[in-house]
Amino acid sequence: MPYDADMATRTREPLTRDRIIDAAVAFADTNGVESLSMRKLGHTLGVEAMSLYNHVANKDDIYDGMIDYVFASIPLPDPGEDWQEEIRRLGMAGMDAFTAHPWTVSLLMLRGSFGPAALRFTDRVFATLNSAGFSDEDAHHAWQMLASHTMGYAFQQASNPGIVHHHEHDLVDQLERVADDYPNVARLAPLLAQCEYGTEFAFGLDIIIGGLATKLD
Amino acid sequence: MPYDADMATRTREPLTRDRIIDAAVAFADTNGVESLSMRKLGHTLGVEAMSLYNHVANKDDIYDGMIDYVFASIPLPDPGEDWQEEIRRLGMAGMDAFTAHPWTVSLLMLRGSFGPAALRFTDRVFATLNSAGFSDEDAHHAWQMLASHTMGYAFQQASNPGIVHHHEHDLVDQLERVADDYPNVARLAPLLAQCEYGTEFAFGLDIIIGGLATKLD
DNA sequence: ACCTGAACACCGTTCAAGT
DNA sequence: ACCTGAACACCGTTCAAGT
Repeated sequence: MPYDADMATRTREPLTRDRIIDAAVAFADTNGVESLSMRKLGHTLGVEAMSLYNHVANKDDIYDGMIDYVFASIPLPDPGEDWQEEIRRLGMAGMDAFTAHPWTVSLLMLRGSFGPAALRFTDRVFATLNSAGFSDEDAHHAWQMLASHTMGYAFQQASNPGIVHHHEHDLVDQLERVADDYPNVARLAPLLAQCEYGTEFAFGLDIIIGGLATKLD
Repeated sequence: MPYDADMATRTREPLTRDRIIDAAVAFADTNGVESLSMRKLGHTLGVEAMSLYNHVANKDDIYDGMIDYVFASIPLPDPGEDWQEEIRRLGMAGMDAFTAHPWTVSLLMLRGSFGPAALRFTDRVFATLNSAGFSDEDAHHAWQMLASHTMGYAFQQASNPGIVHHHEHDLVDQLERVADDYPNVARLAPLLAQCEYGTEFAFGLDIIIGGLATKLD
């Protein structure tokens, strides 16, 4: 009988900030962040929307928790090991996390917040770069570049682009017009459409690590 | 008398898709995209919100127009000239456009749309890379990497990050805690805070162009 | 043809009231 | 201490009505 299941979810464990954020992550993973609302989130927890405010400051607080949830899921680098290997593994792990939770990049844009997990993460990356011999300035350069590369690919992957003309024709007309006016786009569009972001990302990551290594010499 | 000015803006030029998008760009530049609403946008044009729907499909259509507005403002590369110089100039121009309109990255994430200006832009970049000797596959790699680098830096610049602990202490306690638990972050935070994204971006851009050049050999 | 007011279905958030 | 219903000030969008 459905009443029992309902009561079970309602009385099982008490509401908690962590439970709310876990539910928000799960909701965003399956439905997208843009459709996450306090009311719907409350519903998945068997609770009214206003109850959430007893454990969470507001919606932005939930966003901050979701961002930190993702950072907490990335395995940290080990400052003792070979830095090129550690940084490469870290980049790939970060990309994996952004692939698993594609909404992370937009949330980071919405709120440039740093929770405990993000701070621990950043601290370990700096430690790894420092112990590899990078000065503070160069470590900062390297971090900025690695972060941009990772965010950039995650960004492009998340915004699965479609070619849209703003004039309203049917699809065939559109493609013909595009092929006439923009021959290079028409020829390379298939490559863009079926892009393997993981391998593309690794390709660029190696170039960057190589560039940083020569800077270190 | 204010009525005259009011009537002037109301009767001067008729409403147009372009006028609406120009107003939306101006509004987002000064107030931020997140606070752009149909009602407020109508108000700046001296018109009710519902009138906009006579010239624009919906709010997403306005977003698409804003994205294309930014792409139209970027000077195109010249396929005949030296590709390294052209690509470098293009990257800097793109970064300038994203700096002038910081909301572009979030809109691109929201809607991966390609209007006419974006298509023309992309086509010229591919033409430049092809005439430099890159194969279609390598041109695609290069484009992906350059776009990621540019978006990544624009992204980081737009999400001016602040260090926020989710526990609620006063600022001094926060900084002390951070200095204890995350010494590397505490030491490098000033560098992150006063980061010159333009020069950082150029630094990484040269590394990438260098890497692409050796790939071309 | 273009603009409008009222209405609909949603938001985040507050607050007094319930247990 | 935690949850709730009603309310407030906003959204995007539709539609019948005005000119």
